[in-house]
Amino acid sequence: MADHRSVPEPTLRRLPCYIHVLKKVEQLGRQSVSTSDISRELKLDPTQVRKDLSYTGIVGKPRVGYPLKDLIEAIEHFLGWDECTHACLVGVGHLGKALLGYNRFGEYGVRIVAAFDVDEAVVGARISDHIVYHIDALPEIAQRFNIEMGILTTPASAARGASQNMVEAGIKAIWNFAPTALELGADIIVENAQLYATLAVLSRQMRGRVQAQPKPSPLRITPGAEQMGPEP
Amino acid sequence: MADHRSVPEPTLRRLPCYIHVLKKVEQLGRQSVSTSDISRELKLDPTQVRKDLSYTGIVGKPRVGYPLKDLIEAIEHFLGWDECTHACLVGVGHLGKALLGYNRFGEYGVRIVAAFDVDEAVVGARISDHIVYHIDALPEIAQRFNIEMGILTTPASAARGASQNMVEAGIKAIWNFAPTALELGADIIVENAQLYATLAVLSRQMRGRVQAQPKPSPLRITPGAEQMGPEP
DNA sequence: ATCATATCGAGTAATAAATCTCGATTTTTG
DNA sequence: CAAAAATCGAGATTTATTACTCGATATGAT
Repeated sequence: MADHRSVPEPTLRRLPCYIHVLKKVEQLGRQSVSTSDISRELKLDPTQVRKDLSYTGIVGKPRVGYPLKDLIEAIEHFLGWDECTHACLVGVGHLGKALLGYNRFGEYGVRIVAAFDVDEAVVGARISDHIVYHIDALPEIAQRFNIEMGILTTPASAARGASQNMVEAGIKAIWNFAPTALELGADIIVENAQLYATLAVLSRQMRGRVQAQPKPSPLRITPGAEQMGPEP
Repeated sequence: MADHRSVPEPTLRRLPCYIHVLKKVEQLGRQSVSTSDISRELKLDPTQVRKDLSYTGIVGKPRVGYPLKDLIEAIEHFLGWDECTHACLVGVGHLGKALLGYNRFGEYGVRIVAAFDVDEAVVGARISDHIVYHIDALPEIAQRFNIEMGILTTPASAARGASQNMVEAGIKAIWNFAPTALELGADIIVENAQLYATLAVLSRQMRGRVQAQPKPSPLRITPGAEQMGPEP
């Protein structure tokens, strides 16, 4: 199973897709799934799914598959999504408001406990049940609420400064939605939401298709679907 | 170079990062950049950057680098971001509103010309200068405005139906923000926005850190300030 | 009970991507 | 004007990831 430092990143990116599929299957009332089921849904190779799942430590039964409930739990535990991480959001613009309004981060182990901005027009406001504080209050509030993660949704021009503020407030992990490189110490974990990466692939395919299909198609892998539904 | 069907997807995903860096550098008034400059900013290998750039057809000069303006244009042209694609957005929830309010898609070759939903509460409204139509009007409006791309921001439960509507309206490319795999014909280009993929990587790193892999993400930029970004 | 079948899981092969090496070229420096 | 330094670009090497193969095993059908 699953030594921490040997999990391929592509695997990590696919795991959320599996969770989404599995939850859908769960709603159909089924008790188990096979990798064939999953791979059919996501158009992946079954053995790849099997290998990915093996990292979580789950064990399946030949001819049957995996116990559905256990499998979901195994993946969520593997990703740490069964535990709650306190997060703050910095940058209450359009995207920030959207994320504040998205009230299902709990499923992903994240709970936004505070929001920050510098704009007096939003500071003090209540956005989808979250109070917006001035960025100057970050250190105190981060400590008070034990905030471990920062969600960075400022414009690019403010991103570096805001990330600096986060680090000074003791935050160790940043989910960066700004299209900007952050310059931070090596002990800070930064992950880029990379919105435009997928647009680039799409754009490129639109003109002149990237990978032509005239081939024993190496099962084109667009690391499947996952992400958030914007709320009903 | 730049044979359509031989561009690695990782390369495509990195190209937008290069653009962001280059535009920053441009604002510093510089005329050229080297791959060393870029790789320093993005913490990538210089030869990898060089290989990526070579797909766009740009040619550099030893000891100098690439002409900045030409390079930006080459990448944007390569991605088709120098031409305007008409897009519609389906699903005017939190995320949909955020994307409608983000008025810089033009830089990425995309122009949202209409929005759709089924909810009477938003149909007919004007969101950030975009009129929201009922989904039933999609075929007519798609044709009238020559809409080629669909941005799918419905909840997961509505995603398949909405994608079906798009296809019936003649849309050939879908940027899918819903956490669902779409079941569409092979001629429809679908790209999943993958929000939770990055969260999975981040979560995993927070507990027990992944292999010491050079991650292509941690962006950071030198000086300056400026544009692009998820809007305040 | 026996057989056929679907599926797991481990191992191996093939493919794709990242990294390294090195000669060539341009600019700057002495 | 020659030498040094930086960087390009092609190709080779290494590493990572995906795809394939096959023996084992649980289930359902005959």
